[in-house]
Amino acid sequence: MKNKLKVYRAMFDFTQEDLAKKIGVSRQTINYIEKGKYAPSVLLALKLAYVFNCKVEDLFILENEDLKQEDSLIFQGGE
Amino acid sequence: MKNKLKVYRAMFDFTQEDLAKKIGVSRQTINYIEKGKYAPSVLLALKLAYVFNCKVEDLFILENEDLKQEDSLIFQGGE
DNA sequence: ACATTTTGTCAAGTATTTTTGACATGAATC
DNA sequence: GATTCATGTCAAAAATACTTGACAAAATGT
Repeated sequence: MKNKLKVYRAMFDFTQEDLAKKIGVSRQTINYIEKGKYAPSVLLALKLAYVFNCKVEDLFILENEDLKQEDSLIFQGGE
Repeated sequence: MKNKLKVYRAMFDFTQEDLAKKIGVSRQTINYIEKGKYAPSVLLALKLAYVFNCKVEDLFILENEDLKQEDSLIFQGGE
C-alpha cells in the first residue's frame, strides 16, 4: 500500500506536526504512516481525508501485492 | 464511526464468512467490525471497498463525535 | 420439531498501531 | 558556527486490532 500523504501535506503546506494536531495524533504517528511503517486505522484515514477534503482512496492506494498474499481465492488477479 | 458493512453484505448476499475469506481475515474480525467493536486498518477498509466496488467512505462513516474529542483545534465544528 | 447455517460473543494469545520521550540530521536564518 | 525548525528514527510501553477455538442464540430450510 502506497500513500500520498506527503504530497497532500505539501499542497496544503502543513508540517507533520500541524497535521498531527489537526487529527489528534502524535507527530511520530504521521511520520510513520507517511514512511509506510504501518497502516493507520480507517478512523485516522477518514480524518486525514476529511482534513484534505479528499477520498481515502486518494491518500492510500492498494497495490497488487496487498491483494495477492491472502488465503483469498478471489484475488491474485491478473498481472 | 458508523459502518454499512451489513448492508453491503446483504446487497451482495455474502455471509460474514464469505467476506472474511475474500479479504483474508477471520470471520470474527468481520463480525467485530460490523458490530463496531473496533475500527479496522485502512488496508482492510480498502479491501472491503474493493470487494464491494465502492468507496471507503461508503462503508465507514465519520460522525461528529469522532471529530470532537481530539485535542484538535480545527474540529469540533458546528452542531 | 429437527438439522443446518449464520450470527453474536467470550477468552486468551499474538500482532500491529500509537504514544512518549529522546536524539540525530539537513536546511534555513542570523 | 550557533539557533531554529522540520523531518527521520529508536526504544519501551500502552492501546487496539486480529487470530483461534469454542459455544450459544437466531434464522433458514426440510
